[in-house]
Amino acid sequence: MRVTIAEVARRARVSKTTVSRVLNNKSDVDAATAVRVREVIAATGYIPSAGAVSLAKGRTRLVGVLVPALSPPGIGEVLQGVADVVEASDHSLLLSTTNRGADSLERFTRQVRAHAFDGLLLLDPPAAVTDNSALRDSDLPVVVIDGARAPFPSVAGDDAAGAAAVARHFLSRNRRRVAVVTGPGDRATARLAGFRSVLGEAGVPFADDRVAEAAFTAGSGRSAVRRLVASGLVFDAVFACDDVVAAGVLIGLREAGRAVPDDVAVAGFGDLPLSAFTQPPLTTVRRPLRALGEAAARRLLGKLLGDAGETPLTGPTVLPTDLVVRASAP
Amino acid sequence: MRVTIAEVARRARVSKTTVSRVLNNKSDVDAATAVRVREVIAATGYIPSAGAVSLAKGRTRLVGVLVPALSPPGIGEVLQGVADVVEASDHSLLLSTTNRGADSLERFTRQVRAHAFDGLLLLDPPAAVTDNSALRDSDLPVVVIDGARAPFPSVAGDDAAGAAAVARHFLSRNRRRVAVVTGPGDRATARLAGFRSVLGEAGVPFADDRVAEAAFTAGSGRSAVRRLVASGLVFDAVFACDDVVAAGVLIGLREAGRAVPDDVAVAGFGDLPLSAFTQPPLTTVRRPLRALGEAAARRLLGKLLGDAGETPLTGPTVLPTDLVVRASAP
DNA sequence: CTGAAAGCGCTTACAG
DNA sequence: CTGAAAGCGCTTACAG
Repeated sequence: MRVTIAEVARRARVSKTTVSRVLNNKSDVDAATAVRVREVIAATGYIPSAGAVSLAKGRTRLVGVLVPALSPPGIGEVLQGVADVVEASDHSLLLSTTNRGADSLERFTRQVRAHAFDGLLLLDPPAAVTDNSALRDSDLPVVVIDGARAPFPSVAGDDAAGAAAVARHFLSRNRRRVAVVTGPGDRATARLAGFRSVLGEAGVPFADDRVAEAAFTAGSGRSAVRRLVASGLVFDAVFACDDVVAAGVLIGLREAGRAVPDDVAVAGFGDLPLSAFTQPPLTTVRRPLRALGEAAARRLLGKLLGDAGETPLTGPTVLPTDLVVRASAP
Repeated sequence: MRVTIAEVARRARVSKTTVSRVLNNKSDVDAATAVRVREVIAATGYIPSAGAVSLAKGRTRLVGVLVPALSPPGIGEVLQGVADVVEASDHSLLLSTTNRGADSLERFTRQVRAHAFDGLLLLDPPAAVTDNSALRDSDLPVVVIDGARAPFPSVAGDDAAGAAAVARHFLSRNRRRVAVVTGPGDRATARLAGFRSVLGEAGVPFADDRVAEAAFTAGSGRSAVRRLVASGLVFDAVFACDDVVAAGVLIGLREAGRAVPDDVAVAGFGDLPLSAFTQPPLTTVRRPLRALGEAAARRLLGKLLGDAGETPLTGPTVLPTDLVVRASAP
């Protein structure tokens, strides 16, 4: 038999109103009464029904998180940062994916309309999500992680600066004949741009024949670097837009008989768990995944909890990235 | 202005009761009336409030998932399997971690008592969770993933069989002087036992001096194998209880001047993303992570949806593991 | 086939 | 300091 507020009130010989007041720490309750009520609560193990409270208060204490999928590397780190902050603020995480295409979007729209959560975190959202009219029309607080999508505030790592650090690292080691294996999407584009800007400033030649396209897989990185080799291009350093791609580049170079790092230095992006175990281990850019999740959650909760102060919930927040130097590009 | 069932009823000139009947697809509604109601629903974009529905029905359509942490490799895969099934069944995922110790457990207890979800999935739960009295006292349907914890039904991979497959693989390649780097916990124990059983049947000597202890880190695997080398033990194969540990073993052997696989074959466990990129790539045991999540979610939802049939929600379900042969132990 | 009323378990003015 | 009543937005017997 589930114990309700009515039961607690009966046992403590007060009204439900008074029990509610004690529960919510309202000040105007007689001390002795409060003690009595608390005793009953403790004795019965009473906990208010989450559903009833949220219906009455109009707030669910739920934070929605929408992710493209859960299996890609790095997602877990971001989510852990989110979870730590959300849980510490006495909220819970309602996790959804867009892994199932149109059906996922339909579900998402319903959740927004059903007021299933008080605020929403969007991890690397597709345009179909940020353009969603149910979302646009709602006054739901939203923070985008890892991708800027107007008109929503966002939190992202400084990929361009990370890529620029790689370029400076190459130049400082006198690797001036650089090649890039890039990928599809905004992410890779920003990295390529950051990398390129440093070369431009340094007056290092960097034409389009030094760029090969790849998807975000090792096999794709491997064949991209093979194409570079086959093209006759002379290069002593390769920057890959992603560590998995870089791992493929390593394999491709080995197959082509180029020694890393002696003949060619290689750097990746992301600092995945595997990057420390490639042969040689990868020089790469570490993204502040956990901090990204924490910062986004903090901004959202600040809004939900009505912190009118400090960080207004608008505009982008950019978190720094770090160059991690390992043997592939010492 | 949020549109409610009352508003829909008013516009469709029917009672809330009738709207509710249409919403829930009750059969006894006049066809024309139903059409009219549906038109109003479509025109207003009305979606029932999730909170109100769950309070009235006594069901939240939420599935709780408790995980130790989100960053370890493999968790995301399991969660993806869970999410796919849960979302396809028109439920949502309430995700919590025990990452914050006692506070996490306290929160968990509150959620159980507050009826925050209709059913619960426990991923590799600590005893503190499965012994929790709020959980024991509740009649909440529970399924444990990746760890058997009476009295709850469970879904797990057949680790012992996977380890046995490794042992048979070693023996089939005539590697009979085997060593093991094991780890703490039930998981590693089961693997060691499965491995050992095959050796026993084959009459291959395997004393305790062939076992080194490690934690679940590469550094720990590296020093464990160094100890084996330093002990003067002669071995031509190493089975590590985990791929990260095996990656460390690879490093330790290289440092000790032992060639893999020529001098020593190495196998790990888990088939992590990094395992394909070590040098040489790791022979290992693939765990059915996604399928684990799917199977657990299906069992739980079967119970929630009242499928009185097929899979009763009791006892363990065991899913097969696969040997993945790569260059470290061809 | 349809609706008025009670109920789910809380909170919140309002009145005292 | 305290309680009766209304309300949050639905669903569900019950009666017609």
